Amino acid sequence: MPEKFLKPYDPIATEARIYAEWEKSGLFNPDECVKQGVTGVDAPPYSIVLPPPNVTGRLHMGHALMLAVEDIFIRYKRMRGFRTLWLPGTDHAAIATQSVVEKQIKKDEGKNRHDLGREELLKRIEAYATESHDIIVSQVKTMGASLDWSREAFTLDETRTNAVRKVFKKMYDAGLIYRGLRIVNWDPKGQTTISDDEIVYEERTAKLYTFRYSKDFPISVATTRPETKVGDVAVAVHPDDPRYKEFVGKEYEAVFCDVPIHIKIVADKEVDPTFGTGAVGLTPAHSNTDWEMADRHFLSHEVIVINEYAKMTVPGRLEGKKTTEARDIVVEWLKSEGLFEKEEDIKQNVATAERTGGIIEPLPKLQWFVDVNKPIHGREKTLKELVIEPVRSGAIKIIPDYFEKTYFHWVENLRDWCISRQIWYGHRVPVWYKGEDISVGIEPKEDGWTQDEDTLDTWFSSGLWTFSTLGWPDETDDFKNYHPTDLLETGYDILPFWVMRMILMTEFTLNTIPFKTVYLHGLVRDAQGRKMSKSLGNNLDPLDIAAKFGADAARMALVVGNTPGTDMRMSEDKIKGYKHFANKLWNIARFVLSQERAGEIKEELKAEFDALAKDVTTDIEEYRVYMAAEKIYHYLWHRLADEIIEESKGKDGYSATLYYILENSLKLLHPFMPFITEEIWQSLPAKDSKFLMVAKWPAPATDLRQ
RNA sequence: GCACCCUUAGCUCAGUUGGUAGAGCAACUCAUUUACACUGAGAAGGUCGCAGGUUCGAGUCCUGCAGGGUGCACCA
Repeated sequence: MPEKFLKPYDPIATEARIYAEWEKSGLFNPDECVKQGVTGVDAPPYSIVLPPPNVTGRLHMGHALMLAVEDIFIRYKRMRGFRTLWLPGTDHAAIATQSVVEKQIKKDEGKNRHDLGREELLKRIEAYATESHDIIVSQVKTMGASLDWSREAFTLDETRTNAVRKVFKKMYDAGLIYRGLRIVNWDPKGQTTISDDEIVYEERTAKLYTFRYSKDFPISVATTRPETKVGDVAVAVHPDDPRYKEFVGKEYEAVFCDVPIHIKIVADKEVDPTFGTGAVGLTPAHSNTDWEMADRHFLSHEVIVINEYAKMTVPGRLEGKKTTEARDIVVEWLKSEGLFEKEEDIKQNVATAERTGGIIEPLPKLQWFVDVNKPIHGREKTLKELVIEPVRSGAIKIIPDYFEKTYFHWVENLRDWCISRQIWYGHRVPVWYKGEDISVGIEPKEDGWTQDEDTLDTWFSSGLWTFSTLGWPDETDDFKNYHPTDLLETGYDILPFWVMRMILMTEFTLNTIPFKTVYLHGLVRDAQGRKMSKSLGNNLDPLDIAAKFGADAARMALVVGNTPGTDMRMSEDKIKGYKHFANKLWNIARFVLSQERAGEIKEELKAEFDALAKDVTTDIEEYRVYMAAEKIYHYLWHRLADEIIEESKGKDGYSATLYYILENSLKLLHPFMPFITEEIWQSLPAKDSKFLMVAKWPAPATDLRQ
């Protein structure tokens, strides 16, 4: 028995060494596994592409959970003999990364992005991204993730840029990408457009003001934003509202707070006759619903009264004023003119930007969009339909299955996707202009062309992730072998943003699915059930945890009892429990290895263990890793250690059985606790493989699906 | 407003197709140079949110209600 077993298990000394040995062996790379003969030449492929962490800082426990679950499936499949690829990468996370760096520069140097210029800012961001990337990679390795680093990708590197340009062109040529003037969510603080899903609604109390435009105007209107009324072109009422029927179609002139306005009365069934006065002032340029109503009634969109800095652009007393100041001025004016009727408090959801906290100002802007409702030539289906179909047909299975309902609900509400952003970090829109000419996807060789100033929404490139990482658009072996991928494992919170967009992009580009199964994990919360956040200071850093208890313990704590789709609570106590378990296993090994392997294997105990192995295998195959982990844990501690080993003490004839159970338990537990199992494996006197990592799985395949 | 999830032991949660309720932690009693105190043995603790229904049988399926949470939409 090696001397190391005389001391308690030391995960810190062991884990880094073991990971280095694995990396040196090359066995994370499936090609190398084939070369070394541990995987058959014609073995079936199994692939997962790592959801790329943002290069905005460090990993949190949610990432650790993701790594643990994916590594379990990967290690399991590798031991089962699949040609197993787990491909790593990181995400440039455009807005998130730029805003972190911009904030830092503002704080350190008091400069904004325009002071630095595009080139200098990008240099700074890239330096930050590189630093952040290196930290992330070392964290990922600490968790024991058996990723093939030789294939590492970045959403903003050359191969991925080629993929982005190719897909953009394909979509443009198909008429699905268009440039248009639309109301966008403008973030005056971040000075960029943001997408609907980057908005956070905050409930606030606001004042609802009721007034008339002028003394001879026949209808009172109510609004929470009186300052926008200088941009009104119409008043909409419900077609059946008897109070206003006689006015529909009439037009009025007024001078509202120094600004001449022209108002037409229109009837639209969108108007709720019970809210306010039942009459809405329409400001097409500064409200999404007003814009749509204006469309229906052929009204002008062109009256713009607020600019990108949320300041008024009209002449007179409001000129250059912030919207909030302008509001007070308008109310004062209404009162002095005798037009003001009343004000009341109402609850209102204010749209704010997730990243900057700025209040969203809806503005009409020339932006690039992806049309989700236009039938695709040759396929006669819209993108929306393409996104629904594979999930409805079962080609893509979502775990837990009830999230399919959420998915459909979300897709049904899908609107055209605004893909341009007014920031500098990211994929620049691959469109070049020269006078009236435009070149899409390919940069013209001649002089005189200028590229679009905007960059693409970060999800545009991450939507291609399953195939851009495999080398597409080149027809690589990897792409042929590993796509569609087998599993996508990610948090349920990005099901609509990312998962849906990967399905969209892949269905459109390749006419196939990006993955067969989606496994959604929940949020990792603190012991009180609160979200982990910097401001609360309740973050658990996976690196600290690994240093204190070992990555194996952290992985078990994250996996056991954690059903997919459900949030979990995590505490140091829980992780400590699995550190104890690691030590228990260590001592089991010490006990078994201290005796000579001799005699026969007891059939009854072997049968019992084999039944467990089969059970655990079925649980993994059916994505119940939370149960598989608990079953092995329970067997090893409370059956093997507490009963079988106790029973064997002072008796002969158990050692062969104990060796059998130990050897195969290490295999069963390896995907969950890779380090300690590998470390003990290295000390076994006889073994069927140098590395446990590529040893043969101890139970037959029980793939019950289909 | 629409949708989804949750409600099981003091706490955190399991419970795969319906077959007399489980784990971890905490608390309680006992053991103590043991492979392991990062330990072991034992006992205690639940009318499975409420009310109906289907069934020979319901924590599990159906309906309604209540409480908690989440997502989406609207919000003039």
